[in-house]
Amino acid sequence: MELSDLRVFRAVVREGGVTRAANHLGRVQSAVTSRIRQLEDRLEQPLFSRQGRKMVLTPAGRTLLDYSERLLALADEAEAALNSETPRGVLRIGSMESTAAVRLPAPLAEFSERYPEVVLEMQTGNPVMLADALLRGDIDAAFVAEPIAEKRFDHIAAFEESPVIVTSEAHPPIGGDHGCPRTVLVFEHGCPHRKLLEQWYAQQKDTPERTIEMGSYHAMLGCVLASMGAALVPKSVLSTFSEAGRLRLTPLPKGSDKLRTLLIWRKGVSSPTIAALRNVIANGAH
Amino acid sequence: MELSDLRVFRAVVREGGVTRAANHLGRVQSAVTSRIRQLEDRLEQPLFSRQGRKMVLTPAGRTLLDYSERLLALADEAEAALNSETPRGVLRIGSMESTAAVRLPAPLAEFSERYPEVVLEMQTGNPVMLADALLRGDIDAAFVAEPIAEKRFDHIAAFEESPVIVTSEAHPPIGGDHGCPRTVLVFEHGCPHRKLLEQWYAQQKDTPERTIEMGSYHAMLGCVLASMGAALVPKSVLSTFSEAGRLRLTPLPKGSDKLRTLLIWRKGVSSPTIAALRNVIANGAH
DNA sequence: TGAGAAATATCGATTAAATCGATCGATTTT
DNA sequence: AAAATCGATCGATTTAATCGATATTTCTCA
Repeated sequence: MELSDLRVFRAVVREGGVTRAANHLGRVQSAVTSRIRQLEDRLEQPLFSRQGRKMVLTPAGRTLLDYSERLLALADEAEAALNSETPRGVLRIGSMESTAAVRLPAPLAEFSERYPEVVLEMQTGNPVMLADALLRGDIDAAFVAEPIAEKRFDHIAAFEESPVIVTSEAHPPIGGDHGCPRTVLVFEHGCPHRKLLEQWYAQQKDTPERTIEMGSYHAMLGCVLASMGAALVPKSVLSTFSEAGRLRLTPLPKGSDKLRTLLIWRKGVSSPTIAALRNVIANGAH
Repeated sequence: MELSDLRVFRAVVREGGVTRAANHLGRVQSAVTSRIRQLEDRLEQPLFSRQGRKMVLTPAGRTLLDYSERLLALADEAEAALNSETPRGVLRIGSMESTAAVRLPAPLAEFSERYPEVVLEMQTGNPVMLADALLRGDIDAAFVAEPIAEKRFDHIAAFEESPVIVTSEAHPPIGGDHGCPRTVLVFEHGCPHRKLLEQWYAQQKDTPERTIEMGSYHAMLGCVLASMGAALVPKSVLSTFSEAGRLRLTPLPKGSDKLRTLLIWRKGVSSPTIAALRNVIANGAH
């Protein structure tokens, strides 16, 4: 049973005969007759009862007509959805934890207000995980920090972060004689901030003695407050941390003190929905 | 876009590749590849993004997948509904007014309790109208009085009525010297009771002076009570008429005092639903 | 790093399916 | 009674799908 069979069948019912249906479909009468007969053979059910030269639907035919209308309507809707320039469906976004927490709430709220037809889904992870997820097709777009090695993505700039080293007030200022904190708190493996922090230690010709991985920026900051060690976080994260005033901030040296976050998606693979997200991000406040 | 296209497309997604899908479908790999390519051409949308030797769905492909699942499920449901022996769908019944009012409530209640999947529709009319409606396919089955001239119907006996002539108590008994009432009240044209009444007048070598057509048995009985004239109704109709005690009943002569009501449907055109109605009627109290 | 395996794309040949064109028989209309 | 209309049938033709073989790319493992 194919959609074209149902279109022919529906035409015969609507036009009230094989000949009229054939005209309407731009076919010859015998073609329509044979398709109806074949459809009846395949379904093992007569769809019409031939009364003289009239074709009257059987109960089975009426049942099939109902389904035909629904199937053809659904098929039309599918084609319309594919050709539509209107964002719709599910948009699966990946994001680094810090971006998701601080930068995304505003633009995503705007997005879902402007495109109520779109269902948003969000998952967090580090850039490596997110890039893999994109290539596997598990997500449609992702917010990741530069540098993004792959040539398999298209991108636009989304946000600019200023990473700072955060220590407790109790700890003496960094860079004097006191050296660096012996313990560093880092986000889970693969986080770009972590690499930046390791680079910085290397520049100081120092190495952290101990590394603690944490799954939450706010927990990290809490630990820094408790003098457990140093962390490197985007300045913007501090804006949502109520105890930020009790932290000592050390900027990174010029040149490595800016970290761009990109919105990336698979190269050449866009959609009205992804384009809409790009727009909202590009026009939003950075 | 055909259902077979969607089946191939879905198989490629589910099996995770063209080759596996081809095995699964019992086709050769190149056949699957070319159908996917052709589907993409027709939709003017890439459905997969070729990442090396992996096929990853594009957003458009994911949209189409959603619709494919729904379309294929609906198509399966349609085939199941056609092959099913379970009554379902709409059952459109035609009936004479008197039968609908008196005889049908009980069996239809039983029917709709036993087959909750079936939506009942009812229209009333005289046997000629109902037979036409059946042949046009506007209804599926009808309750009509004998005789049913057409050879184009199958039938079973449904009910047996005892038509009686009804007059007002105020009117003297029929058959004496007083003659027959001058006015007759009849149901709308085509009603079999009407013919019976006219035959009876002919037997009495009499003719009614005036004929009034009415669209309701209960209104007719009300008019008889008011001494407007005589009517012929099935005895069973009187059972639902609260003033029946104040009416005078005159039985018809033996031989024409019984009138069978048949359940008819188009010859050879049955369905599980019609069969179920036949069962309920055949097993019900007559 | 290089060879082999595995997957998709391509293309001409073959097979299957749909459609056409003409005709018949039956029914309805004039 | 004649003409027109409609659906069924059947062989011929056209169109579409599939096959089979091969090329190309990518991934894997030594």
